[in-house]
Amino acid sequence: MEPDGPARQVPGPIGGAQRGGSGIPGGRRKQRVSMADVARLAGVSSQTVSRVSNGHPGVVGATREQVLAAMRELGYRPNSAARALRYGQFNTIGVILFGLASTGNSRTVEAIATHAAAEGYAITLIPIGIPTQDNVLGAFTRMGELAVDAVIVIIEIHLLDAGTVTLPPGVHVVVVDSDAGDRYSVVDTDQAEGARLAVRHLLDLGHHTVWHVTGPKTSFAAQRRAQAWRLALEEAGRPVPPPLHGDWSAESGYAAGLALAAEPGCTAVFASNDQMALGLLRAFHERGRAVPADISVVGFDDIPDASCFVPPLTTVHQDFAEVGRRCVQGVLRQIREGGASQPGTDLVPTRLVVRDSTAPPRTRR
Amino acid sequence: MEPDGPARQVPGPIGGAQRGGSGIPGGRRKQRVSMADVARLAGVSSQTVSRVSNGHPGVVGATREQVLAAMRELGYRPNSAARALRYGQFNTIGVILFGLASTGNSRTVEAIATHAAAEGYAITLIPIGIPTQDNVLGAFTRMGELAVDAVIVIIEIHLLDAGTVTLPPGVHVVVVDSDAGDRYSVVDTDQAEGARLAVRHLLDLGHHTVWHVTGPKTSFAAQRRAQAWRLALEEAGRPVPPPLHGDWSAESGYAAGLALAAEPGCTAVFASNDQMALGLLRAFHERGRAVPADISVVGFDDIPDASCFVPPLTTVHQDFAEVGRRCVQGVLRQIREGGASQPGTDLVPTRLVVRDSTAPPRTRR
DNA sequence: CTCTCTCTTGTTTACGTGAACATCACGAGC
DNA sequence: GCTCGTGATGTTCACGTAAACAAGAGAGAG
Repeated sequence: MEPDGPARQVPGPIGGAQRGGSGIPGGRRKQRVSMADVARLAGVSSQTVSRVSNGHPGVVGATREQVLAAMRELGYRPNSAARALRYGQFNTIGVILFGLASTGNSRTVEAIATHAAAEGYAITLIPIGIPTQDNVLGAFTRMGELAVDAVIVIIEIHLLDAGTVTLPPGVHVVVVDSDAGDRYSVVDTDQAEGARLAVRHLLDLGHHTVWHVTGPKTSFAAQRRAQAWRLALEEAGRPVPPPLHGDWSAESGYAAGLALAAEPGCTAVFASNDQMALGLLRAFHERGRAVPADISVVGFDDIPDASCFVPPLTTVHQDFAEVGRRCVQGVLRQIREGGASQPGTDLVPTRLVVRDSTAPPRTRR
Repeated sequence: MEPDGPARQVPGPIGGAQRGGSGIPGGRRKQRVSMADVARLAGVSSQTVSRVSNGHPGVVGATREQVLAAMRELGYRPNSAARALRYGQFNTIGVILFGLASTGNSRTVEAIATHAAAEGYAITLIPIGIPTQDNVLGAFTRMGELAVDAVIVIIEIHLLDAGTVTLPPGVHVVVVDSDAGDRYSVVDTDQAEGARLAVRHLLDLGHHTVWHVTGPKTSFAAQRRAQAWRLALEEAGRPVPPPLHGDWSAESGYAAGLALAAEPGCTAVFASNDQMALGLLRAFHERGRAVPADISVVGFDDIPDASCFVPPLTTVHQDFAEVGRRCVQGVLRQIREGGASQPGTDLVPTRLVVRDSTAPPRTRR
């Protein structure tokens, strides 16, 4: 298509020519160098500068060189606001989330940012402090004014299913970790499959039943893992012990572990994430319950540290990178096809990583 | 100043009026609703719409209501590209980073995003896959084209100190975790102080010397922690054991731990982060070296999980939230004062959190 | 030699917004 | 009754870019 060099010319770091600096009395008006400035210096029209800037063909070598030289001298950088205005798009994807504290979120966001960058899109973070209806609603509304072509939502969307919230029209959206697949385009880890794998692994080892430490009630991922845990036990005809409730933190897992250590019949626990599993390990260690000899533990996420827990944790591996990739793919498809969000759920498979925290129950020996 | 209501009117979520959707054959030109459209419907001039949209005073009640109604009906949302073009700024801060994988980065970014949002600024993530000179340089250059008023750099800036790289002029910048304080405005955790606290704590417990597991050689934080470790030992007149090199990962800490477990004289280890400390704990556990009875371990970061390691980890607490806060403060000051980046380093203090992984050496008994 | 075709460059215009200025109506003060 | 001020609203224009169209120059064909 464009045989001559890179498609987009980038002016290198500049030397001087920063417009005097203190010359203008009023302040910082007109600090930026525009195409017109470059054109004037190069002795061409601004349209020619535009063509050079965008690597369009049809600019003869000598002219192009002149323009490039002028760009360098003035330190020209294209104004993306003007570009966005002209083209009607921002090449930016917004990401709405609660926080980056959880491993899953930060890794998903990282994958989103990386893949988006590869496609020429930047990522704008829209954090929501406290996950109240109002705050989420506010973020959605604010988003309408934001310089964003599409949005990826990484929050528990069921906070808004009262029906009061409608996404601004014309904004493409993909939702992560939600059961809103009937209304939005959803990308999600196959939570149910993962939980099932965990439970089946423990049952197959010979455990009579499996206890469960849940994530926070507000989390859909946690809900679904708990649901699948229950279902897997029921399918196998095993009793379903009362679940213990955690909040994703290791501390909450520790608290649950102290309680479970006092349950004599408990030989296997499935924690809804690896942090809580870590808390379990600590509690069992302190209470003298050996893992895996006395109690087996399975986590969820497969955070990098899990292989160095004591003992190394058997856990369900989540492919956050893949989730991020599909999110970007999803919004880009919407942007390019111009269509609205097509409802549907895109499930990313999970797999069980067996390490040293699970073993057959001692009573079986 | 503006006594009547909120300064910026936000149109609520709309009902219908999405411009037919399939009506336009050619595609997506003119999907957006502009001020002119609202003005036409409301029977006023677009300037009046602008005034209402920005909450300016001097629009009489009835007119304002008409305009608001028209906005609602059409689903008007202001075009931020046009706004940015008009005002010459984007209300956006760019964050250049390697990845969100490390706890520190993701928590710092979260704090940045939160504080920026509170000031009305959005965050644009500019991830750099592989930290080569070229990639970093590319990101800086690309940034010039990006819709960003200022930049926070969370990478090892010494990758670029060859002098070949100059930040685009007029872009305000704050650098995290760097020794470029002579050239840039730097915000950083007081790495040296933290490392010193860790070493002194172990020496004060009676250990003869302290071994060290470093972070990657490319990391300035790791370098400074190692340097401070060495200095603290020398100041106390103690021998300086050869440092072991890790890469921040728990696995690398585990490898170092296996080596250290074979060192009979090793009774105290300072790991450059908590993940590697976790690896140490695992290695010592597997080799039958009790922590803290046989060997004391100190980490760095105080990640939330550290309190649930086995045993709970003594570590140096870093205040990532404060780092993020000061970064935002720094760039905002630059933006508002219009000045360039004033060189200087802003140190955030650290503190030692003593838990159960440290104790006097057994030989002292 | 002229006509047309192509290749390069210039001119005009629109994108959506909001500051600056213009206009208009109305009421108070002389 | 006239002027002037005040407050509400309209008009013009510029922000920086790039598409669409226009114009000019040179080359090849008749």
